[in-house]
Amino acid sequence: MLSPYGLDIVESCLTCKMRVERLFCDLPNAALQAFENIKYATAYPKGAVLFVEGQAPRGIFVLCKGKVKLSICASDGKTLILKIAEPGEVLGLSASVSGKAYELTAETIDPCQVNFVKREDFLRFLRDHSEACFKVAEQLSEKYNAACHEVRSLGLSHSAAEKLAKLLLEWCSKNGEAAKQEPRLKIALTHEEIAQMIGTSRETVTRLFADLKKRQIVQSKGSTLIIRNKSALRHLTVS
Amino acid sequence: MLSPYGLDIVESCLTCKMRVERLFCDLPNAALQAFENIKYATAYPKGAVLFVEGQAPRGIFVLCKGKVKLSICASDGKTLILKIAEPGEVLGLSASVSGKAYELTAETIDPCQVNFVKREDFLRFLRDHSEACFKVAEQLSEKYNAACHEVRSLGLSHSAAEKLAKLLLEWCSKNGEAAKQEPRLKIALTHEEIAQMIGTSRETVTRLFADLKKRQIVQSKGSTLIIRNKSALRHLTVS
DNA sequence: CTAGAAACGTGATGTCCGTCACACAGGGTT
DNA sequence: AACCCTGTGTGACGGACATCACGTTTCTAG
Repeated sequence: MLSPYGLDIVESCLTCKMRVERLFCDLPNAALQAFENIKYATAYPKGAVLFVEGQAPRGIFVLCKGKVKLSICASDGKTLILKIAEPGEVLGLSASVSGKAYELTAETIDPCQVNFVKREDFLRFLRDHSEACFKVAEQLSEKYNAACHEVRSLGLSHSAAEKLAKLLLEWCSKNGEAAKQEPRLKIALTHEEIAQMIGTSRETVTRLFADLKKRQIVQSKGSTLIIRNKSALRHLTVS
Repeated sequence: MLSPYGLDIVESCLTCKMRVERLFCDLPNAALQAFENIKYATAYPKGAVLFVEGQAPRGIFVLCKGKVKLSICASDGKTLILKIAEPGEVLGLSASVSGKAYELTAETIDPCQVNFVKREDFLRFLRDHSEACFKVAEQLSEKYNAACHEVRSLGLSHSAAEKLAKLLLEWCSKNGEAAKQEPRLKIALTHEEIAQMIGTSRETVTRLFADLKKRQIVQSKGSTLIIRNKSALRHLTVS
């Protein structure tokens, strides 16, 4: 079997083992078979662009493996990263449903396996399989929820420090590290990218980290960050 | 027929004349009849709170008449208005679908007519009527789109002036005034509320309006605002 | 192993805007 | 009339942060 970009391709959704843990993929057999017939299993290298904001929707991209950066971009080049999509997420969904342009840009940050489905095929699929249609609604709710969180973080924070603290705590809970005394985080992003996630400048992020380290709130070991004082961090998010 | 709060109540969805122009309401007859059986037609005065962020989802609220302010609120009381919902919009939809808490607060700013449907009834309704399920997906896509716009405005703007200009231009296009040479806007919100829409302070909004007037870009006549120099306004949104 | 690039660290400087403070204007109520 | 109460206009001040500039470290590729 081919393995482009060092990926272990899952050939068929019918035999995919991670299916049950994924919001969209856990469909009844009939629907899954129909999906199997209209999907194109594809692979992308790191740095590939799945779609660009403003493009007319070509279809949906079910992310099977790897991570994808979702961002919006201003005319002057300033970029804001909305989220890093994980396997199981369906990308380009809302644009494909509504028919409006993609509202953001999707770019792989790992080698990725993706199931692509053309918009017309997908819409027909939804009409024929109401369970899938409900899954779509669930996915969209999830996305809307995430967007609301982003709005809250951007709009209601008083300082960049607050936003950074929120981001770090969020990362902790995503990795199941939240409960631990001293959570550890693998920082896969550059200061520049973190800045783009919280809507500030790279220099500010650098300075904020320096400050957190000086105050013994965090400590970095190579590319992992150790949260030494969780409550202090949480305190930053409320003030 | 009763007319609480001075409203002209539309008793039944089956005979509602505005149905066709509304994204969610334009359903096949069977679905509409089923919806009719589970909905509660209700009316609210101005200032009523339909639901509060953080509450467990009780159900959905189909807005038939009036306007509803959708906002999120920080622990310190700072508020951000996400949008003003218009008739035809379904409120509390994503929370009811996903089962997570309402992500924002909905408060009427006019006397409103609302069709309420309990969550369990609504979910059963969606299972039985796949057309409705697709409408829900469309509504959610719409909401997601709006949220992305909000994120863009909050996260990628360089100044409060830019955000205000964007807001004014958006209002123009909503009222079909965008094409006119000198669009007119009925300003129904206070400076305070406008500030909450663009995430700034009331004083800043006052100063920005004063500046726009001094520069002859806008002009106010009572509660209507006349855009005298649309291109200058548009210029503020790009710089 | 070395060159070049990419990422990070840090100072100096300016500015936008939040905050406080108070004055004023209009609309309702008693 | 006198009174509130809400909304608006405006000055003074300071802090957070963007920007520019440049040095240093780490990574990557030839």
